[in-house]
Amino acid sequence: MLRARMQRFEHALREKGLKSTAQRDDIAKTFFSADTHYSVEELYNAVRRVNPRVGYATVYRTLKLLKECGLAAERHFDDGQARYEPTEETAQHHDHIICERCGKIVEFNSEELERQQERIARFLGFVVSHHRMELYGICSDCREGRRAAAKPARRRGIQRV
Amino acid sequence: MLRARMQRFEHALREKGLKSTAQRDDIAKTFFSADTHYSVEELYNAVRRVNPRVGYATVYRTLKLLKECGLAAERHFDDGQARYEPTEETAQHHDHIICERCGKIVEFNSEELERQQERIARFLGFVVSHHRMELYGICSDCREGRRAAAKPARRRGIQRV
DNA sequence: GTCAGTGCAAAAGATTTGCATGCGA
DNA sequence: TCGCATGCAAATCTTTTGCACTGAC
Repeated sequence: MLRARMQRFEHALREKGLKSTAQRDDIAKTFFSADTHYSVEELYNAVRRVNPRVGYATVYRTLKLLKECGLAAERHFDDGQARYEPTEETAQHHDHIICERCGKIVEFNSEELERQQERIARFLGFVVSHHRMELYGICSDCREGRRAAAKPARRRGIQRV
Repeated sequence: MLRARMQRFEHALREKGLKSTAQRDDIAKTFFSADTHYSVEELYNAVRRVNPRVGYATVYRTLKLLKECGLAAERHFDDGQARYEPTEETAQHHDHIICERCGKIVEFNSEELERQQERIARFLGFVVSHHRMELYGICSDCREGRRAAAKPARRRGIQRV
């Protein structure tokens, strides 16, 4: 998985005539290994642990590059800062549900929901290019008083609902 | 409408032991008369036309106040800056569809959509507190080459779909 | 050897805050 | 009069950019 993504990254770099550097590699590797939706600051700190010779600006620049390659998607949730998630080549669209207590983010996809959105847009005379849908609430772990695991739960992929 | 909202505003001020000032009144009046989702800058410019003795900071402070009173709702669309809309006391929830060409914002509400969201959240073990749903696309006016009206279309209220 | 890539610091854009002064109650 | 409210400028916070130096090819 990591390997495959790194290959796609290296390939994209070569295709664009860009250089492969230690910083880019370390940032990409850290990002692709993520089991969370990283904020820039979080990613910067994580990369720093691996390679302290990385600047903030390079993290921003590399994320922008990853976006352009279609390897990263930028999200804006309600906490004000941008967050990023690695994307698959075969990326299927999905939405997010976010726990306001522990910050857990679950990805889901609902065909029914997509159909509704299409229907609504058509009714209002719009042709939709994309959308954004986020649910905010409290997850069952938090409701039942279970402390969130010390480390955030591993991503489980996109739930079909 | 404007009158009723201003009364609620004045009432909220008195309740909180806050003063009524020319600036607050002018900002609130301009805001309540809006037929658009104002950004802070837009609201600032609009108020300035009425009363040039108003500072940027006061617009921010008054909007925060209006939020606290439940008279304004803050929205974050994809253009990066916060936008605000006046809210009714009897406010019904609604979502937005935004034209990426002319910037028109249409409000809509769909019970079917709400039901879907509830269903999905329950399935994933969440209790929803709120959500956010935005559709982005091109409106029929823009698709048919009609130039957007010189002034943005008047709000038509919430479309039931 | 070249020129893209990098770190640093400064710039930029949005929003908040400190402070002396103004003005409503 | 008293103290909250205001304007201005400075401070934050996030993200971008200019520039001289470094390092990949």
